[in-house]
Amino acid sequence: MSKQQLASSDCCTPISSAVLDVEQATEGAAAFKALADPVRLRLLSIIASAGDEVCVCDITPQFDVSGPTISHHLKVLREAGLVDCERRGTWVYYWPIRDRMQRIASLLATGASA
Amino acid sequence: MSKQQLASSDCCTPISSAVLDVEQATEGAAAFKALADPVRLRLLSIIASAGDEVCVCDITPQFDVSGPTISHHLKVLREAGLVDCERRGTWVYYWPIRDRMQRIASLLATGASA
DNA sequence: CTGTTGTTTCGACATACGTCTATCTTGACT
DNA sequence: AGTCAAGATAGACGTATGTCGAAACAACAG
Repeated sequence: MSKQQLASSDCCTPISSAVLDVEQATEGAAAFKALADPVRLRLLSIIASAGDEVCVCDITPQFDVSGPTISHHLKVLREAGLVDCERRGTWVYYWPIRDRMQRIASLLATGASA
Repeated sequence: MSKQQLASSDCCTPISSAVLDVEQATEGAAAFKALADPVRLRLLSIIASAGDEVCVCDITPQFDVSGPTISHHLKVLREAGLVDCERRGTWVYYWPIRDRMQRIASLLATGASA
């Protein structure tokens, strides 16, 4: 836990200013894939809207899906480098990695006015 | 053709400043899903990097997948409101809808510094 | 040390998705 | 009309993904 997997090295080249090569596209698509589910998007929204961090025990009741399903989606967000977590006693707390969020957004944004 | 499907009405509320409700999350996830494929991301990159518009005949040779597959992915991008197209004679030309791109990006971006 | 609660992992299942080939549509040019 | 080329559509196939219940794991209480 508390380990980021994806490099996100060149995730900041906006797709409107230069054509992505296959590797960049694969990496970027993986990032967007993590966001491409309603449950995960709400999860990230809840975590990112919190001032600091959120306990899983406060998250799960807000959804209609089972605990294991929430856990699975949190893992996807973690592996995408969008959130990180830490266990403290019985509970596990999640917080957003805003730099990563910003970087993914800029993939789409920067060149959008060109 | 030349028809946009998705409303993208409230796609501008950044997920970091307010918790998305189920409907907003569903709509946002659908948008990200359109970007969650390497071929589509490269397609959008090619179309958005062009000054004006791009002919499909210039796009297809840049990929290793079949013509119908390219056509399918372009349709997904179209239905997501990210590109639009027009037939002129034998050829079909695509251009990006930058406003839509920007709006989706801002879902992720705005609150990312909070 | 045993029981309880919170969270993750495992295995299974149904559905969604990306890809292909074959076929259809549209327009241009004889 | 007849033919040809560019794209789109239809249907089929394999794989990936979201979901669940059951079980494992972690931390604490008695």
